[in-house]
Amino acid sequence: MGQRRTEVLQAAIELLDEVGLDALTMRLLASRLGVRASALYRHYPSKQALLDAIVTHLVSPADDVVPLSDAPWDELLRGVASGVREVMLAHRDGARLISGFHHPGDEAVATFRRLIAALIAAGVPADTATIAVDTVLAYVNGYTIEEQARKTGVDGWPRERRDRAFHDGLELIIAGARGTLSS
Amino acid sequence: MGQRRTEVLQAAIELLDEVGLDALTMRLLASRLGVRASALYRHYPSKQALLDAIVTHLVSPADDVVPLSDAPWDELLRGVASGVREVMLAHRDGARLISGFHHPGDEAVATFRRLIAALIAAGVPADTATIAVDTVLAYVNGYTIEEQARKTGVDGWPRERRDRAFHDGLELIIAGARGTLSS
DNA sequence: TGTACACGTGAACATCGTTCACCTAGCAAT
DNA sequence: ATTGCTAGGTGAACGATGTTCACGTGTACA
Repeated sequence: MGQRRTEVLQAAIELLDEVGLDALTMRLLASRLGVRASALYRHYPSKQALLDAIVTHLVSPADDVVPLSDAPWDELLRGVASGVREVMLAHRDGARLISGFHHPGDEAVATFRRLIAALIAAGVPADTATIAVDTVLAYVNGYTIEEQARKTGVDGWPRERRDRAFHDGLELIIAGARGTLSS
Repeated sequence: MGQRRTEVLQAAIELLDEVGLDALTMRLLASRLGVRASALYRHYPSKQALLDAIVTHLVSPADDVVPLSDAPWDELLRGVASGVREVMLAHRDGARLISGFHHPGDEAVATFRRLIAALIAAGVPADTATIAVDTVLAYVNGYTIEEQARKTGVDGWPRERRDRAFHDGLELIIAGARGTLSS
């Protein structure tokens, strides 16, 4: 059972990349599958459920981002921050989709708790580790949402410069965390 | 002329606080004014134009947030960050509304350029000032969006703790900027 | 052979933003 | 006083959206 469910999900993700989140309509997705809109409700009880499934699928590779637990703490933070941004940028409107429809009750919270634990194991005080992780995540969300919200026109701001700006801000936060380490 | 326009805007903001952004519909707003939905289009050419007007109105007090140009640079950053967050939290769904429908082409950019200039005047190197401002703004956006996105249930996280967490992250970034100052 | 079940159809419903032709009521000027 | 302009409002409709529901199919398994 539910084999068609996977095809619906894949078609939805493809369509998302082509037309964007706002134009991703149930009827359009159905026509892409050679089917009427009502048929989709055999596989997902609502459009929101479909979007949740997309988010879960897009976010799943981010679970493998932490396991470098023997790296120094700043390298850990860098890796997770870049990984989260990469996941968001991997698909059109990914930042809006993930950050907007995210019930942080599932594995995401567990992943971040694992990250905090890894930082503590790397020698960072508990309170500093918590603050640093929360701050970095808020920064990544805010930066990436605005980055992806800008129209994909030719108005400059190429990928290289975006990476550079993201990296600079991230290093600023890490430097702040390093500072509170020796005080 | 356009006196009714202001009443429409005020009613829209009141209704926004009562029912939230998703339930803010043209027909509901019209009935609040004792009028049919089509009448609203005499004052605003589209719903998007109305939302833009709301954003502009909500954001306008934020222009007075910078003029403490003779304060030390860290106090400047603190003030702007808290001010932006305060503006977003002042109305229901304010963060989503402001951060989502904002074309940063108008006064907002000018305000932030003024802030960067103030930081430079306070002794911060130009590149560090730019990075610090961008990072703080990304952090404020990311933090406040997530803060306001959580259901306003009684699931803990009172205002005092939210302020505390926001302040801690902000201080971390400021500490990072201070660090790059003496290198 | 028959009977579940997975899958799909087609028509409808409520709601949304938006448009259009038409109707006031007040105020200024001829 | 009649004319005409204008700001403001009406009511019906259009197209699109998410969603529901009664009803059809085919295929696989008992």
